[in-house]
Amino acid sequence: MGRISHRKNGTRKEVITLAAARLFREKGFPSTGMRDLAVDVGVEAASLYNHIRSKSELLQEICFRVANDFTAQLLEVEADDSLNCLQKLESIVRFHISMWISRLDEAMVTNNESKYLEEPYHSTFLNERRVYVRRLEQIIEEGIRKGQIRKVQPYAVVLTLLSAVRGIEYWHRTKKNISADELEESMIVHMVNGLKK
Amino acid sequence: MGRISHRKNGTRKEVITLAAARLFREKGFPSTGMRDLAVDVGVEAASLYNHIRSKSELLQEICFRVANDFTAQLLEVEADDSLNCLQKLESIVRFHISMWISRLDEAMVTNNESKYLEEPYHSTFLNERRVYVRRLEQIIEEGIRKGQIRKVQPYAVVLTLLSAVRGIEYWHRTKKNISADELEESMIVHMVNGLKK
DNA sequence: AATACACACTAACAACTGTTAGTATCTTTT
DNA sequence: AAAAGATACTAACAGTTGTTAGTGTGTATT
Repeated sequence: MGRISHRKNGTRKEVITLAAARLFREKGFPSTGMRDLAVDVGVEAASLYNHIRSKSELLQEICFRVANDFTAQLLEVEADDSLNCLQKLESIVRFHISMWISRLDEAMVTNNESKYLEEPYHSTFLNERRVYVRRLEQIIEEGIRKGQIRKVQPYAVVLTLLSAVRGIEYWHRTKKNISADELEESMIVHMVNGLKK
Repeated sequence: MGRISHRKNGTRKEVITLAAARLFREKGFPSTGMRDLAVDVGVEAASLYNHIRSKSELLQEICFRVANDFTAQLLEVEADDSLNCLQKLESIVRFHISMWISRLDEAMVTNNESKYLEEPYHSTFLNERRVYVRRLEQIIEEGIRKGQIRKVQPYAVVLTLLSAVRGIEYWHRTKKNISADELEESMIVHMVNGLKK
């Protein structure tokens, strides 16, 4: 066939990984064949194995990269003393929204296909998620204590916030007459402002 | 092996369908084999075909039953003149929450696995969903016009509402020290009360 | 008791899966 | 120009997939 074009998008492995993210999102991980992926990057299936170790590795790459990006941003926000708790929460939600808008493929695969991770990766992933959620709860708890956030159930709020952004998937599919910025502002108003005292 | 026990749960086909819903949720539709399903109901794979036409038919059964239940409730609410628009919206969201709590398997399969529906079922399904969303938007629009709902972007709000309830999936997994009722009230307060004028 | 029907079984199918071995070719380095 | 390394190919593997054919068995109806 031909070679995998890169230089623009980083290494060839990176090209494969991003193509995989798109296919995994569209067709689901189990029903995306290596032959599908091969066609997508313009090569024979066996050739992929010059760049990757396995199909599973692609999923790991996608899921943990996204997870790490979320964790890194959380760390940043936690350390920023110029923000009160509600502002921290808003900053985190905005980051989620922007990730779901600009990197939909990876975000969706991370959310919907992570169950296909092999052990011990799957357990590690679930654990990282648990820790992340717990730290968000703590921000809310502190906000309530300090009188910056209305009295709510922290766990329920985190659950709601993290899931609500998944709706962006549908916005992506049916390019509506509402812009990304409008969407972001609407979601923030709807979900975060309601937590004000 | 043995026969499929029923009488308690309706027809044998019903038993198979519900088992399929659980497996499709846990393992995903493509990676749930007919042999997995067979083991689950205590029978050989081939025997399933005395009751069902195909694996696809099971998915159709699950998705459209759930979709019809949602549509039926919407029809009811729309016709109820004793409710104002915000109350209608609240009633709909409560129904979504209760569906995700009491029929998680089917709700999750409908949301996450419907993409594996064959044509023309997939197109029909997506279309029904579009119509459903549109009608929810109209309730919000009317509520804004009548001054019962704060000025918001109807599409963004519907997106957020319908997605937020998907978080219940995680609540199910990690049986938290928060009850189903508490969860429901928290979500309603967070998502619906914020729309009040 | 005989007939019919519902339901289960075994065996097998063709298609498809991720992956490996072995080999050729193109690109870069020496 | 030669050697080395990266990257592509073809062919094939063992395992799994949904499904069908054909057959037997237990249950209900005549």
